[in-house]
Amino acid sequence: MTPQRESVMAAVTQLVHATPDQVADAVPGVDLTTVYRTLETLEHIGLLAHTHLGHGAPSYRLAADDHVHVVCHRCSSVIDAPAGLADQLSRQLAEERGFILDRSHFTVFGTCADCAAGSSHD
Amino acid sequence: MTPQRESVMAAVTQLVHATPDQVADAVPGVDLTTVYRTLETLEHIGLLAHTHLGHGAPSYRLAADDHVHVVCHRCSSVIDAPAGLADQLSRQLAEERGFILDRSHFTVFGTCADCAAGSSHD
DNA sequence: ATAGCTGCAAACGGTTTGCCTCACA
DNA sequence: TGTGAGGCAAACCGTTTGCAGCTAT
Repeated sequence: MTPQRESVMAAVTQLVHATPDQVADAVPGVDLTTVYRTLETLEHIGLLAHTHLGHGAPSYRLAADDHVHVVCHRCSSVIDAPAGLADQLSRQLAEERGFILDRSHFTVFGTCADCAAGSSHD
Repeated sequence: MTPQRESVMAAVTQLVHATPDQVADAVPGVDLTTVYRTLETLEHIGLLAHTHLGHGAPSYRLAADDHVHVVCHRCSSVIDAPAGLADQLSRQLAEERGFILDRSHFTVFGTCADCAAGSSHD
C-alpha cells in the first residue's frame, strides 16, 4: 500500500461512484496513468469493483458496497438499488444455465418514473 | 433509404450482432463515419437496437430480434436468452419504482457454466 | 435552390504502452 | 541490487465533428 494507493482508495470511498478521471481530479499530484493502474490493482485484489453506468467511462466503487445500479438513460440519474433486486434473475440463470451472475457488474437501463411521467422531451 | 443504409441493414441482419467496425468491414466502400451515422439513424427509427457486450464497442442488432444478453467475462461468450428472462425484474422495477426497464439494452455479466467448471485460469 | 446524405480529415475522450527513474526490500 | 511503483509522453481505439461535394427533390 503506497501513498498513491491510499489516496485512490480514500477518493473512491468519498466519491462513492467515481470514474478514473474524477478520481484523478480528487487526488492531485497522482498521475492519471497511476490512477488507472491503481484502480485495476485494487479491483484485482477485491477492494474495488466497477460497472458501466452509461456510454462513457466506467464507475468505480468499494467492492464491499454491494448494490446494483438502475440508470435512466433519459436524465442519466443513477439509482442504487439493493443487491437483492438481482436475486431472482441470479437464481434463474444459475438453475437454468449454471451461469453465475456477477452482481458487482450489474446495471440495468431504462426510463425513471420522473422521466416517464413528464414524457414530453425525447 | 439510401443504398448505404440498405447495405448497413443487410450487414447487421447477417451478422446478428455487430460493432460499427464489423459493419464497416462488411460494407466495403461505405465510410466508417457513414456507418456510425446510419446505425444511429436506423436505431432512432426503431429498426436497430444496440447494447454493450463488454468493454469495447457497442453491438448492434435488429430491434425486432427481442432477446437479452448474458455475457461471460471470462471467455467472452455471449448467450442470447429469451427476453422473458428480464420479466420478473422488469415487473419489480415498475411496481416498486415506476421504472420502465429497457430490455433492448439489457445485458448481464458473469461466469458461464463452462468457465465455472474448469475454473483453473484467472 | 434546398435539404439531406456521403466522404474525408481532423479532433476528441478515454485508455494503454514504453521507457526511464526512484524507493525500498 | 533487483523488483515493483510512479511519472511523463506518445500511441491507440472508438467515436464525433467540420466541411465540402453530391443527389434528388
